Amino acid sequence: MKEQIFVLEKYNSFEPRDIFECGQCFRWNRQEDGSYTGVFKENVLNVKKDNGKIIFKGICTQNIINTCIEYFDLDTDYNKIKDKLSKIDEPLKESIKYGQGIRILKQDLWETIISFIISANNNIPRIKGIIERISKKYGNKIEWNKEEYYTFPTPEQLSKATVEDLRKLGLGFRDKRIYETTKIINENKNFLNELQNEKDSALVREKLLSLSGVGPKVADCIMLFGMQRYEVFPIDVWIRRVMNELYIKNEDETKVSKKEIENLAQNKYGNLAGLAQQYLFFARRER
DNA sequence: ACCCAGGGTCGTC
DNA sequence: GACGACCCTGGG
Repeated sequence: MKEQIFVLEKYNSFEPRDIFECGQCFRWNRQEDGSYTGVFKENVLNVKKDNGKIIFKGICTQNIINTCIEYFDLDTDYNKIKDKLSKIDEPLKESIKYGQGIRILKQDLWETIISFIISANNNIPRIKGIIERISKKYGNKIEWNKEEYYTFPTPEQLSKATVEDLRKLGLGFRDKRIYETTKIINENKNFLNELQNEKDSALVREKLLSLSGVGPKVADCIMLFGMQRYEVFPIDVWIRRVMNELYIKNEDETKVSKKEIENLAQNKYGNLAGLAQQYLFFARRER
């Protein structure tokens, strides 16, 4: 396939570092020149900010412009979102300054499900390593610029892996969870479509929770990063820390109930809670 | 060498 | 509802 290039000159809110390192994705890697290269669907792309322009370059199965508009959600006005959130309170305003270039990617639902099951009680370098090894073993190879890249395997492809195979790739106790969830989704071809088409977020959540390895936190991440449900507020150790530091001020953050954080987020941030979560999370974790 | 934490979930009580 | 176990890895 032929390389394509797309130069984006007019945009609001686009900072590669913020987008790729705010914790929403695991397959984008920083290059020596500060650009990022990643794989999504059957595409390999390099994204570079140069003189205020964003340069997208790589191998796409379809038109690179449409591919980027879709994946980077370029039609959404983040200035409007940030203005709205900044007015809520000072701490959030400060966090947004730190990650002002964040955009929530429209990631593949299936890949997001598997990736966040892997993320449970795990650290980011290891999560990235596991996903890379899974892709290399079960995905398709794409060559570009004399480098080899691998697509994330489809449910069919990943269903070839046994529990033992997965354990060998370093999944640890998550091996069984990935195996079982892959089996369910592979054998029920409508599972993902039905999930996508379900309007009621509560039902979506319920369905996700039925999958092995998907608890409340992972379900929220899947809905936020794989389904554009910006009202959910994933609560992890970092967000618990921030919310306690900023608002609750309990001397022992582990004693703060999830319910209290949930209510606080819902009342303060409403249907943009997920976006607020990203700004807070990123600003706190990078500190 | 040892301990601990890491974008939690699951099984058990 | 609370509590411990759980693969594995990098950092103190």
